[in-house]
Amino acid sequence: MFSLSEENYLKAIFHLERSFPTGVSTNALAEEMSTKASSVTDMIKRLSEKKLVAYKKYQGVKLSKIGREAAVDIIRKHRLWEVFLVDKLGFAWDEVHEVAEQLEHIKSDKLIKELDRFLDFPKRDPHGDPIPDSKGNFAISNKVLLAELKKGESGICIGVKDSTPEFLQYLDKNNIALGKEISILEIESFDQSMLINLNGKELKISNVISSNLYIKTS
Amino acid sequence: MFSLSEENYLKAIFHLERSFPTGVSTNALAEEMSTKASSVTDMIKRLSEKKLVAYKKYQGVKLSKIGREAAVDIIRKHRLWEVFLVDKLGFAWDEVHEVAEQLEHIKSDKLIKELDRFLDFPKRDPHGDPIPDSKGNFAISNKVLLAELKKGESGICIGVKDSTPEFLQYLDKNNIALGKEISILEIESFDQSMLINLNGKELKISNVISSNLYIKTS
DNA sequence: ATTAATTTTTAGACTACTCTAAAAATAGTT
DNA sequence: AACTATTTTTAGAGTAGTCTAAAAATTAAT
Ligand SMILES: [Mn+2]
Ligand SMILES: [Mn+2]
Ligand SMILES: [Mn+2]
Ligand SMILES: [Mn+2]
Repeated sequence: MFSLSEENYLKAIFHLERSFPTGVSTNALAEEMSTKASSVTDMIKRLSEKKLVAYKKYQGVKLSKIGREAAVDIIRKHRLWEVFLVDKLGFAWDEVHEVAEQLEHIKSDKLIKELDRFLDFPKRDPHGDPIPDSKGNFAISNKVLLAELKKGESGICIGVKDSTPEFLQYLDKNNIALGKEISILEIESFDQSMLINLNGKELKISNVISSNLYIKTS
Repeated sequence: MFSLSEENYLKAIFHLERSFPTGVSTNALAEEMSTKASSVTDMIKRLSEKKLVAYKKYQGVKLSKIGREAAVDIIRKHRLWEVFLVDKLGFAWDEVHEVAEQLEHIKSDKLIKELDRFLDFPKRDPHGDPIPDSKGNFAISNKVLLAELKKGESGICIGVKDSTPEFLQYLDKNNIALGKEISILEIESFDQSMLINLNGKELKISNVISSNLYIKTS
């Protein structure tokens, strides 16, 4: 089907399209892929040849229909494997990304179908991100960054924006986990740091933290 | 560590060393890898540079200590994944090879350690082949081909020599499975075909079959 | 509207892996 | 021993993917 490198590019473009809906720039993609702009131009041309992206010189790229389908399929596999690693093999949520990054490229329809069933058709990965179904449909979630809430409001922690090990370990250390309720007691206007209630205890968190935690209000 | 291609070569050399203990020839390796002799020579040089094989022109290759360790590690991963596919995901034993061929290249010590534990430290894969432990030690088994037994002898079916889907499906069709007892009722001297007792029923099998079934006598 | 800074693309080169065709070495045969 | 057949290696080339350095296009600033 697609090469490992092509798949990683498709996934990167998909993720960047949220921030750059008008087209993903060569530099943004180079940054995301930890490579050089010239390499990106090269790969974009190949993806364009294969009709996986729409590309006009100097205008950035957008995924085509089949490009997006391929990207979503890889994301589905990535997230299912993450669930497997955490739920079945006892990995911590900050340890799964690197391995899932490899496992997502395994090619076998039956494998992913049976894995999905084995995991009991999970809807979200360990970081709260939605797992698209086999047709590529995402569960939509009305999530909001904790930083966007006001004093007195509360909600349930359902995801992280930053999922680097460092941030995830910070959350672990402070007993902030998905599913827990957080209510805002105070917001310091100077630096937007918050005093929150978590597990009945008060906790002070900086704006860097609240800007990377997704909350479900409803 | 090693590239996907290097790992496949190491594994192929390991397997061929059983048949060619004095050195694996370029052609034998080309055949096994479904590639051309010139490509093999090329790769052998690279492996030799990296001290993974001992190579003298026109003399064939042998694995070095580290080469053998690498090969065994890949075989360990291959067989553990096969167990996972059959025991956990419900694959049939003739469906696992292709996928395990990909999964064996995933790089993560923790992954394979936890997978081993999750599978409850299996000693054999779905085809009866021994799974080396984390130090590379194989369980030795005093197995013998069914074709080597004489009339009146019996034993337990513990492995297959040929593990192509075709052969495995033949076995399934005739209810020959690992763990079952087989006793030899008659051997036709002309073509070495056998009349065997399996599950209390009589079954006629050709020499092609008996030459690919491993039996534990003891 | 020029000029300057930034972004993007091209040109050329490199590695890993593969192939075909030809040369060299080895093994087999008279 | 000389010839033949087979095996193995070399030579040269191609693809995928990457890089650096330089050119071209776009964007921002005077
Ligand atoms: Mn990846
Ligand atoms: Mn995730
Ligand atoms: Mn493989
Ligand atoms: Mn096997």
